Amino acid sequence: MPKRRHLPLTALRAFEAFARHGRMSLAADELCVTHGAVSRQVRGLERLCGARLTQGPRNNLKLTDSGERLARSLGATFDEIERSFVEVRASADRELHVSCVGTLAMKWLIPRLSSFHARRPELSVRVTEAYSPVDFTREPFDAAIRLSDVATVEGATVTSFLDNFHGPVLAPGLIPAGAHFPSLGALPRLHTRPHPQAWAEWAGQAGMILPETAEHREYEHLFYMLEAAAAGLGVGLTPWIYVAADIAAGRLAAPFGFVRTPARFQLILPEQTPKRGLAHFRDWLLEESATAPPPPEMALVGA
Amino acid sequence: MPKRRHLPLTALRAFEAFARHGRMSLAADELCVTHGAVSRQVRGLERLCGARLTQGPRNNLKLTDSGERLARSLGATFDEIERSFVEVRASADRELHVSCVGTLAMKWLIPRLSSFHARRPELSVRVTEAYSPVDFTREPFDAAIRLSDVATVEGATVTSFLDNFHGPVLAPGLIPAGAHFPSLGALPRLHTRPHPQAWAEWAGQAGMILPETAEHREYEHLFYMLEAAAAGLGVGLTPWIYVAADIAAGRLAAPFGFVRTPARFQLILPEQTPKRGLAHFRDWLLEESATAPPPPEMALVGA
DNA sequence: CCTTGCTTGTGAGCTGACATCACATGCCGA
DNA sequence: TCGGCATGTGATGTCAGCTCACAAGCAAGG
Repeated sequence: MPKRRHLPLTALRAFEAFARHGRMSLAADELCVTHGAVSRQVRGLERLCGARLTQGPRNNLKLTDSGERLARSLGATFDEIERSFVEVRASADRELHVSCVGTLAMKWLIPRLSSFHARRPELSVRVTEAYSPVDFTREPFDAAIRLSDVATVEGATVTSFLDNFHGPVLAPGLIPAGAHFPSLGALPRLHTRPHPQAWAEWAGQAGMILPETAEHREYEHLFYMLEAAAAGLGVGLTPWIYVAADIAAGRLAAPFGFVRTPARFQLILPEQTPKRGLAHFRDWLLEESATAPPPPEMALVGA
Repeated sequence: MPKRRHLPLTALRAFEAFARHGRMSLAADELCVTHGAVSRQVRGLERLCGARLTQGPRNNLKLTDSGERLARSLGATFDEIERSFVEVRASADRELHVSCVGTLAMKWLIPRLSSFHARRPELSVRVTEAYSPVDFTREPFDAAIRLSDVATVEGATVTSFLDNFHGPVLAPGLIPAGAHFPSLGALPRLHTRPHPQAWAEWAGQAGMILPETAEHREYEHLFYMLEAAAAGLGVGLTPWIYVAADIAAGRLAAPFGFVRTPARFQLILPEQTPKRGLAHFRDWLLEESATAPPPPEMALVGA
């Protein structure tokens, strides 16, 4: 099993540093090793080459002709490697890859991104839909947005940027003419598979006892459920921010108002090697969320 | 203590191989590691870059745009490194660095080298004078020539190319007119510091009892001693090959002839990574030594 | 549909390349 | 002659990077 490409890269780098500085101890400083390490590397390289690369007395080493030629070539080459490496890293710095719970991305984040691009044209944002807890050591995300009431994440800093309110929504046409409220017992109740206990939580927070209902329907995603609600298939329970626009446009009605939940929308940033530009993204996120309209308050429901 | 030049060379090489082959398993074969090693290196590089370099399903990985750009640059660059490395090694292959006992170099080897250069113009020979036992793992020699009766050297192959004969020599003018032999007791006996027991060995091999002598002189090197002998300062003991030319030219006389010693001139070659061209050097050495004239035989000395 | 075979991803654990430390060695200038 | 400064090196430590073995994703053929 022959090593076809068995270049002694470590030794070549050590030699190149030595050639540039003229002294092993300086090269050692640059590479953050001891002079002995550089000495061994250079010696090993000479053995591999079968030629002397250095000459002269110990305290005033010079390069041989071969060494000079090798060093000249290596210098340019390592520069080139470094250049393309940092270039890739820099271009990566210009792109923020954000993992975001899908509904917020679709209903709130993506529609507003153009304002971020306008402010920071040098940065571009890529949004990927995700729901599971984020692990920056395993996934290539630069930031994550989640709806959670956990205030800390191991190895990450958490910034809450938006309070959460939730409440029932339905198609305006389902509210009986002349009434302010529909009867929650008379309509199908819509659920989502990821969060089946949502209605029970809302009832607890709203101080309501949910009446029995004729029908339950379950949807894979919250935004499917919202489409169903808008189409008049029943009453859905949703965070306010997802439907603020639909309510303003009259596609959905929220006759019971919204109630605050313990969970909040959080920006989660890795503590290890956070990308430049994330601070701008966080600032923008905080400003943008501050302009969000407050939700209609919880209405007192007639029993 | 910042690592100014902390390029992940191993990871970059692994990535470059992967990019060239398009599959990690092939890159792994080239680098003589397992596919897992390449996978980890590429993944680590992506983390360092902060950008994805690969995309697509596991069984059909492709490069991202960033990866493509990086790979293009790295490919050329590693080629360049390899090129200059093998170039240095090749140029080193053309030069044979021979460690040789000084007197043989001066009196025999160097005067004949032109015939080697004429036969092998692509090879050049550099001769360095040395006497101590050679250790190829510590000294940058490609070959060594020694006078020794030890037939094997650890980690090296030994080729004897010239028998050794030694005998007394002196300035012709010191031989009394009309006599064939000078009186060994009447002349200063010349010694060398590295080999002070030479006279005693010779006496044993020649079956002679050395008479007391008026004076002993010691020289640092054999060739200083030979100069002293030629200048008429006494009788020196020397290997035949060193003085063959001086005897032919009449500068020295060897009235007692020469006697064979157990030691022979040996070419010692390293077993590890012997340099191309050494076989030619050995062949030439054997041919050249075969043409050496035989020494005058040991003369029977009148008591 | 399931199976088979290709690929890459990864947890656990080992190992040797490469580092350090401390001392030796060699050259220089005061 | 001696102290200062640079590199060379034997002994020893340690972690980057490897292997192993298994998991998992995808494709194609039965």
